[in-house]
Amino acid sequence: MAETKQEKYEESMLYKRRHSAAHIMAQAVLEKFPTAKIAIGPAIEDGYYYDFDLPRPLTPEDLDGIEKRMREIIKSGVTFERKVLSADDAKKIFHDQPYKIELIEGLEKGTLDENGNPVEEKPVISTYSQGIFTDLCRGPHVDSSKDINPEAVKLMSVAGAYWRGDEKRPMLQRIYGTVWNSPKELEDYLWRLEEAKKRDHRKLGKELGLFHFSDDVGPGLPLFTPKGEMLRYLMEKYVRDLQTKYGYEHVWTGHLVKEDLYKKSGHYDNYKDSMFPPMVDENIVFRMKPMNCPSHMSLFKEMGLHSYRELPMRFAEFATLYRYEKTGELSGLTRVRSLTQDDCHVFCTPEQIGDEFTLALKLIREVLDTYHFTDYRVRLSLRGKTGKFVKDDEKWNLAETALRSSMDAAGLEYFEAEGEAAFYGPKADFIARDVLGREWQLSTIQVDFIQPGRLGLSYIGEDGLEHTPVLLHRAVTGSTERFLGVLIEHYAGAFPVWLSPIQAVLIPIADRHLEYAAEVAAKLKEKGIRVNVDERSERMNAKIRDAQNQKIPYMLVVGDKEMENGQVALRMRSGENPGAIDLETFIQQALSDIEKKN
RNA sequence: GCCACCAUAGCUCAGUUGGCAGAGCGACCGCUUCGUAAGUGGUAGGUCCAGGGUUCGACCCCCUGUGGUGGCUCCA
Repeated sequence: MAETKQEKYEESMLYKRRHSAAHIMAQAVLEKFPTAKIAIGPAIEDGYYYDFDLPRPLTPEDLDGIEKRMREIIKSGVTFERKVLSADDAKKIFHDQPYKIELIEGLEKGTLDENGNPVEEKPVISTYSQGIFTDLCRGPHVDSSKDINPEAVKLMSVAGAYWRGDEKRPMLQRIYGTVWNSPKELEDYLWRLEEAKKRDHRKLGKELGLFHFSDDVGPGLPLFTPKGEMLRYLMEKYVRDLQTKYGYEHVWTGHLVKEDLYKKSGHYDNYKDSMFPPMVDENIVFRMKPMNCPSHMSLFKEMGLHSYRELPMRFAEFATLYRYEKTGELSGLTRVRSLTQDDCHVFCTPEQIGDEFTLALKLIREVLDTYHFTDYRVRLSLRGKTGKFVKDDEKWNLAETALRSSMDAAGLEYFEAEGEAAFYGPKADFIARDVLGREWQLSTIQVDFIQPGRLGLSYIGEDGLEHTPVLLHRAVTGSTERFLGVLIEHYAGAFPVWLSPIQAVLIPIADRHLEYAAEVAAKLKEKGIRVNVDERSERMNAKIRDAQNQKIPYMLVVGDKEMENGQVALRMRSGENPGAIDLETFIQQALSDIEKKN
C-alpha cells in the first residue's frame, strides 16, 4: 500500500492562516480597547482563539466590529516579521502586559512555551510583528495578511476562560474565531455546524419524544418517555445478553452505601465533592452510590473464601449512579447527575490480566461494531508526576506493563496520555468517532492493583497462601444515558430497525381500511414487531409525512388493493418504495432486518 | 462553581420610548375518506421562569434566585 504523506497541521498553510488571524484579531481588539491585556492566542482544530483581560464584557456588536476591522487589516496587506530576542528585551517590549511577562519568565526558565505548555528544550524567544502590533510568538505565520482570504474569516463566540486553565486565577474573555483557506471551505464548515445542530440529541430527543428534563425533578435528572425507555431497555438487553454469552455474570448492589466504605476505598478523598451530600441516620452516614467498585468488592468478600479455581469472577451490573456534577457541567444526556453505567468488575490473578483484557476487548469491539462505530482509537492513560495518584511505584509499573503488553498482544494501536489515569491505576479508553467526525469517549478498561488490597480482598492461591486479586474495571457503552445521546446524534435519530421504539406504522388510506390495519398490526405484534396504527382522519400524505419525521423504519400503507390481496404497501423511511408485498413477505424481511441488527 | 448570553401558548418564535398578549405548527371539536412528505372550518390554550424593587402603570427598566445555551474547570 502506498504511503500517503500527510502534512502536519502545525506546518500547514491553514494553521499559519489561523494563527495569523489570531494576531490580527488581537490587534483589532487592542485598537478598540487600548488598555486590554493580552494572554494567549493559538490556532486550534477548526479555528483559533485569543484570551483577553478587558475593561468590560464583550457584546455581540463588539464582535461584529472586531470582525469588520480584521477584514480591513487583512485587506491592507500587513506583513508578519519575526525577531529573535533576549528575555530582557522581550520583557521591555511587553512591560505593560503582565500575562506576556509571565510567559516570558516561563520561556526563560525553559519549562513552558509561549502558550504556557510544558516543553522539553529551552525555547528561543521570538516575536512576530504586523504593522503596529507585536506579539510574543514562536510562529510560524503567513508572510502577508494577503495570504488570508478576508471572506474566509469569521468570529464565532465569546467565552470565559481561566488564565492558564486554573480556576483560582483570573477569568479572561476568550474570543473564538475561525479561518479557512477559502470562503467555500468556511461555508462548508458552517454547514457542518448546522448539520450537527440538526442532529443535536437534545433537539431530536424532544422532536422524537424520547426524554425530558423537569425543573420540578431537578437539573441533570432525565425523565424517559415510553419510547425513550424502550431504547434504554433494548440497549441494555443487548449488552446484557452479550455479556452473559461472554461469561460475565450480573449482580445487583442497590443505590445507597455507607460513607465509610468510600473512605476505605479511597474514593472519598478524591471524589467527595462530586458525591451527593450525605444522608445522616443517627450514627450512620449514607451516600447515593457514585460508583460500583466498592460495592462489587464488598460482595466478593461476603461470598466467602475464594479459591484461585473460582477466578476470574466477573461481576457486571447496570447500576444507576448519582454524581453531583457542577450545574455548569451538565449537558443534555451526555452529562447528567443520574446515570446508568454498564459496569463490570473482574477479579482475577495477575496471570489472567492478559486473557481478561482480550475478552473485554472482544466484547467492546463487537458492541461498537453493532452500533456502526467503526472508527475509534485507544488512549492509554498513565499516571502523572504529581496529583491524585496513589503512591506505589512497583504496582503502577506492574499495571502499566500488563496493560501495554496486553494491547500489543491484541495488535491494538494506541496512544499514551500521561497524568490521565484514575487514582488507582492506568486505563485504556476507547474513543470513537461518529459520522460527523466528532470524538466520544465510550468504552474503558482499567487495571486496579490498589483497591482490592485496601478493602482486604483475597483468594487462596495454588500455593495454599492468601493473595490479593487484581481488579479490572470495564464499561462497554459507558452509561446508557450518554451512549443514547451519542447514538441519537450518530444516527440522526433514524435508529436501526432493531432499536427503533416504533418499527412500523400502519397507514390506512380510508376508514374502511381500519379494521384490516388492526388485523395486520395484531399479526405483527404477535411476531414481536413494535407497530402502531395511524387511525387519524388525515390524508395518507399527512400520515406518511408524520411517520417520516418520526423516522419510523417501515410505513405500511393499506387500501382496497392490499386489503383484497392480504398485502401491505411498504415504504421505507429512506424514501425507497417497494410497493405492495404479501404480509408474510414483509414479516420475514422485518424479522431478518431486526435479527441482523442492520 | 466561574465568564457571557438566553427564558413569551405543548413546540418554533414574533412583540411593545413602559400603556388590555400575537403567529405558525400541535391539541381538541366538526366536515372530508383521500394511493406515497402537510385536505378543510372552528374552539380552547399564557402567573410573558420565580421573588423583590423603580413607576400612576412592568412581559419590557434594576436587583436576587432558578433553569437552559456556549465556553472554562472537573469527570471515579
